[in-house]
Amino acid sequence: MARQLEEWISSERLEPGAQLPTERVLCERFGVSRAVIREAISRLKADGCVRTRQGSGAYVAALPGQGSFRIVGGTPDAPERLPREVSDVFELRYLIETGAAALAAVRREEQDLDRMRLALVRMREALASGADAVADDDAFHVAVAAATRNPQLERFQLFMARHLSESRAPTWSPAGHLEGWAEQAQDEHERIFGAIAAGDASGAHAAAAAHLVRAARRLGLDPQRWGAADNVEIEQ
Amino acid sequence: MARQLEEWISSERLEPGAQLPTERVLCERFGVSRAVIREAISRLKADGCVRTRQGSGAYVAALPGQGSFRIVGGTPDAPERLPREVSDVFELRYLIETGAAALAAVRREEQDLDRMRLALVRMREALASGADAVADDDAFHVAVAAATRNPQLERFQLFMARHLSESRAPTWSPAGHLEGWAEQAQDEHERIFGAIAAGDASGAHAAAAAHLVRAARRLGLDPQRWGAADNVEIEQ
DNA sequence: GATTCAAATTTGTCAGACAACTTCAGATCG
DNA sequence: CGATCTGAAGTTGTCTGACAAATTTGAATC
Repeated sequence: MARQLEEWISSERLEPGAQLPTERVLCERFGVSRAVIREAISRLKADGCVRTRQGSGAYVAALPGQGSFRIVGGTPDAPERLPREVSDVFELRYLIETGAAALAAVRREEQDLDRMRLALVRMREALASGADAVADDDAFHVAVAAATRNPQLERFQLFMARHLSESRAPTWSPAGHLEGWAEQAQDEHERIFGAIAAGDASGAHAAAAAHLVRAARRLGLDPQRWGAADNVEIEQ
Repeated sequence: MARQLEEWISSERLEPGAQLPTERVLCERFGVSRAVIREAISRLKADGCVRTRQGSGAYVAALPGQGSFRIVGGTPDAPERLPREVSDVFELRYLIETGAAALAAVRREEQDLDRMRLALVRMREALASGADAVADDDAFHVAVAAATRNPQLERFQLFMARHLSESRAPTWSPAGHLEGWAEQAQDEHERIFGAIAAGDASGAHAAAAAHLVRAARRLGLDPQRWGAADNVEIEQ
């Protein structure tokens, strides 16, 4: 099994920079062919903890598990998350997105505003027709992150969006439309956009905070103490 | 190139559950052997966005980038980062850590304070002996994140520590000791701890912000506009 | 129509070979 | 003696062909 080899390499406690045994040696040690060894090393390379140089060898680049960040929770078989876990992810999102909105207000360029406008228009249409606009909701928040002109922030938001799609679904569901959730979310989005377009950093921060707090409430979460970070007023 | 294939598969916008072309087909399409195709697929499997079933085929399990987040920068061949990229990462860190410090001030328990004290004591010893304390520096920041009682935040900080170790190295280098950087960093850490221990959320936020701004300056970065997120006063 | 079974298909693994590149010891030259 | 060049050995990257294991498919059968 390739899995076995990966675990062995991970457990070998090789320090970054250390050279792995040659493929030939690993073949003998595990009694498998070079193809299996190479595929296992491919996975380690994808994880970022091994780098290879042709003619030289394979070297440890980072400790396993530290090359990437994953949102954990549930299991591969039962991926549903506990409310507590959703709340924790939302809190992480709160820290990033409120700050990102403020930065976006300072740095946004015209093309960023265009992206936001496009997403807003589409959500408005979905609002009128009762359709699903989760993808556009994602796109709006990614556009805000992109407006910070910080690629790392945009990538992080893109990453988070996948995990948040499921949490956005209720808002845009038929029930969400009837409950007025979609309309409420749209109003919050408009406020965020307005502040960013106006270059109002603290306003954008507050608008993003309000949006996240209300979005959490729509999911039945209790975001009472998130505001500790910046004493945001949470009007009921 | 295997890289090319991965990008093609990623760009093909296959929906989760969709079946990939067979290995044989991909071989013809890219003019490479099965070994190359299989290694590329191995990496996609490691990324979690492809799953294979023997005798059946390969299927898209998730969208690329969904499974994990990693800090990008440089190239696999030249992993050194540009100042701009380091600055971007610092900005992301700024958003997370200042908020985390504030939350930690509200939620910290005695055991969290103990972890921070331990790291502080070790850094104090390193300060006296002129030794390296990058690991303890990491440990302190992870302890702060742990004090938020939010596992996702702690995991994120643990993940970031890997990328930040290199940026902390100058502070604890012999030159850093001579320049007074280590002493300065230690003072900043003490302030953060003091605010968290006192349960002062806004004070912890400000102390963390000041630490990050100064740390960035020690690296020769320009953190002038980070404070847009919360109007932090940056005294020169 | 439902079941059974065998053939075709596909992934997983093995073996050997060669190309591209790196490394290093030894030869060569100043 | 020291620096430089050379070539052989070692290592990863890729190719080819083959077989095993699992799944899928379709025809034959009941």
